[in-house]
Amino acid sequence: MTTMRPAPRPAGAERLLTPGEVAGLFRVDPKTVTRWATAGRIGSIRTPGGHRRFRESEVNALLAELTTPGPALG
Amino acid sequence: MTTMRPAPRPAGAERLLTPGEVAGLFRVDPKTVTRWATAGRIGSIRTPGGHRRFRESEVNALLAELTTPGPALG
DNA sequence: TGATATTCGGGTAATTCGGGTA
DNA sequence: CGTGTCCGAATTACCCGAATAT
Repeated sequence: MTTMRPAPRPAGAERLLTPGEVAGLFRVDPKTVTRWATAGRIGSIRTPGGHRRFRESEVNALLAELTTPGPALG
Repeated sequence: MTTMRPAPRPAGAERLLTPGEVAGLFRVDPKTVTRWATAGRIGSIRTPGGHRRFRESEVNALLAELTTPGPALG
């Protein structure tokens, strides 16, 4: 079995996430992530076939930005 | 995809629950869960669309913290 | 080349949001 | 003070067949 590692990227290249992966992070339907892209709420990159990919750094930044910390447990 | 690549798990990524799911755990109206979040009693993550998601671990911790043990069963 | 999972599109239910109120 | 409910508006979830990705 050939292990399918993600192809090594040139320095500076951004790691891309699929709609399903982004959906998993937000606990949302993949189609919802698509709507975010259509609405311009999140940047997206299109494959030649028309499928969307999302920048991991942007997704993580968005997550952090929309996260409200809970109370200090005690 | 013959072999599903494991979804990248950025540090801090957790299982998230919807307001309705949290409400079900506490036997409370979903709106009440929303109020907890607004009052800062529980942390929350907002989708770009404004809907809230809650960390499963935090919810469970809250459940355990607010639980008073009953008499030991013989 | 084929096999399988995912993501297109669109449409239509189901949740959730926010404010106000009891 | 905390919770449940009513309302309209917005967002999200599930349905399908067809195309794309690996």
